[in-house]
Amino acid sequence: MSALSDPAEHLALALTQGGMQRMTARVLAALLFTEQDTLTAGEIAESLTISSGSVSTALKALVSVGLIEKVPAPGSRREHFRFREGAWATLMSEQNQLVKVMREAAEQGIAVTGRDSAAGRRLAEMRDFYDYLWRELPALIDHWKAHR
Amino acid sequence: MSALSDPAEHLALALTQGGMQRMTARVLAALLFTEQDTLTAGEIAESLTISSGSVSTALKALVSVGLIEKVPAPGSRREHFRFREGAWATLMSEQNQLVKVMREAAEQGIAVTGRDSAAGRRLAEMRDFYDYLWRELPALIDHWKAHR
DNA sequence: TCGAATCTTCAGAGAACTTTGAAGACTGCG
DNA sequence: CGCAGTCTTCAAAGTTCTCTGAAGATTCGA
Repeated sequence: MSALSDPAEHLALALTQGGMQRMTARVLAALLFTEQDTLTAGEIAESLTISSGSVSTALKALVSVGLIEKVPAPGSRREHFRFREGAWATLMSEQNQLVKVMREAAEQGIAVTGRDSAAGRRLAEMRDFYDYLWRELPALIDHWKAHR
Repeated sequence: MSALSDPAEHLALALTQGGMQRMTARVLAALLFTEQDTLTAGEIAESLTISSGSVSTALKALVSVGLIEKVPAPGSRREHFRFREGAWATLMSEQNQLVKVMREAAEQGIAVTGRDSAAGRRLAEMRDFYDYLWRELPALIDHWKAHR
């Protein structure tokens, strides 16, 4: 591994802690740290020394959540991939889905326990908190996009 | 499993998706959904049908991140635990640490690639985004606390 | 339409993580 | 001071998840 790879692996580790799968995180880091504008699946597999199968799976996942994009490469048999503009804001929005799930879990709980029980009161606080985040986080991200 | 347990398990699942370990999430959900004010380790083990060892580990983790608290119970041999006021804001703050790690990973990358390379420019955008979150998220949480 | 290069899928091997259960430590009561 | 009840720790078993590699599908050029 070159000196360049070390911080890339460090980043991949951070992404993993945030819930991303290991190989997916490494592929994303490779696309972030390369000096080229785009990379092919083959190039990524070679530079990370992983199977083409793993690369394929990772690329598929990254494209589906909007963190990278497939770049049309006329006259080439290979698919080219590129780290996407504003990908970080996209990633944040993804995580925001979890906020929604938490709010819904609280709501569901209240429906069963009732509003006036001890559990109901705890759940109401939870629901209010995640409701607040669900309303405020998108604005925060939008503000970033505008500010940039 | 009673009807009450179902939404509790659903919540536990959501917490797991957010990175919490399974048993830890289930224990937290048990403390959230109970009608009692506090629960003992034994009560939790029995209601979830898991080993006392798992409960012990989970409780230790939850106390250490400030989501629950040990309640002094005079005249009782058992330890009592309670879901903590404002726990959700605490949980959010925990996750905020990840933002810090991401920012630092970007910084580290820039230090190696230089500011004027293609990778350096991508990393700078990343660093700026997480820097922004790192500054704004605490304010968002404080605002919630005040508003409550 | 055929062939070569590249990508995708998937079953199985292996690694990593969870959970348990038993042994030991601690606490407070008698 | 000893005992009963409760909690904690840790090695081992079980389970889950990840990664690979080979076979199949797809795409482009001739």
